[in-house]
Amino acid sequence: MRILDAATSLFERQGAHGTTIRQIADAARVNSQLIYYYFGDKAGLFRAMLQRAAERVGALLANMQRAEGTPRERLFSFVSDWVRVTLAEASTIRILHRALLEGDENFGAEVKAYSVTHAAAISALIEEGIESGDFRADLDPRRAVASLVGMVQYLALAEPILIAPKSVRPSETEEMAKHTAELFVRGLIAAR
Amino acid sequence: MRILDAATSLFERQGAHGTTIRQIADAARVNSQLIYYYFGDKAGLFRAMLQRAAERVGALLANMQRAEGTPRERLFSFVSDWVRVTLAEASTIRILHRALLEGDENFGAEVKAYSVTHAAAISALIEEGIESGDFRADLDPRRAVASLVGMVQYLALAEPILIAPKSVRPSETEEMAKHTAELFVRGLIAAR
DNA sequence: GTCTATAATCAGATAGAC
DNA sequence: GTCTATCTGATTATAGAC
Repeated sequence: MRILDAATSLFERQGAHGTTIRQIADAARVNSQLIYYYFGDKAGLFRAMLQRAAERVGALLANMQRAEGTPRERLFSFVSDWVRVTLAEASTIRILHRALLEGDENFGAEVKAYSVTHAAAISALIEEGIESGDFRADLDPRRAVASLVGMVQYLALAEPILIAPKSVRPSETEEMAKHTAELFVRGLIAAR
Repeated sequence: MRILDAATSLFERQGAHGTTIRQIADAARVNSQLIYYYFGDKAGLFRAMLQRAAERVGALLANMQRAEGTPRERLFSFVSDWVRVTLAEASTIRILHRALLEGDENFGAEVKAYSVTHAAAISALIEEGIESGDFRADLDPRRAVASLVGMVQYLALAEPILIAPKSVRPSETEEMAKHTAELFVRGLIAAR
């Protein structure tokens, strides 16, 4: 829908407080009253916009295929898939971070719950690797997860900061996925 | 100054658009007109507030002592120091990220320039390690820097999201510094 | 330097015609 | 469903007394 697209684009750049109903209406080339007709009020519009964003990323993450093999192989595959999804949906991920930052009360809880589940899955995979002897015994899985989340998520956040958006070519995505997975997994494995 | 402290605290939670002059005046327990007297207008206030924040972090980063030893040892020391600074000034760092996100035009350029210099220093250290044979020859230093920046910076951003602020005890800081440095350096070193 | 108005603007939201 | 007109409240900012 044009209204949600316009709201998304403006919210990404300006946040909810910085974006007016009229800006959105102009960008979507509709009358501003149509927004009230569909969404009730400004909060309702952003709720719908964020829900769409969360579903989009949630679906992609849920569809990441569970690989076979050793914990090390599965982790490598998991991380590189995650980087691919993150770069492909960088804009959407920025929006979700922004929403968390702006402290959208009840919405935040939903995304946080999702993040915790996701983090727990990675943590379990790491613990498995520690028990199998693949990974270092001195690792704290929780800390390792925190590092990984940062490494991956910051790619989306940094895109307009450190990296020029244009510079993310398809081949770059693939190389970044491989690089990140390699770096992280090597950081975990037990010294031979 | 009380006004800048209040502005900082409110900006961190609500952003510039979400924070009113009166909220700041009330929090600082001064008359709202005093803010115009000192800073001219709202933009001037936030400019002064951000400048103070940038100087604070900039000074801490500039004072990080340059260690001696192999690239590997220096990098370890550099990363663990950086994590310490980041966790100690997490709140200030969040503010700078928030300012970049909100797109404060000329301010953004300043912080970006600083980040680029910082990134170049790390990149040079990694290149040195590659040449000396300490680090993997297949590494792209630019990508490695991106991963490191994410791993470190996200600690500050995630504090209110993934990690409960209270949970960052002093000993945690030290362990997180060691963990991050260890993880990153191990990810870089050449297989034996 | 600090206060009390108050002007000027802007944004969210509603009413009601078509 | 879509438009114009308008209300209401909040917010930035100024004027001017003390």
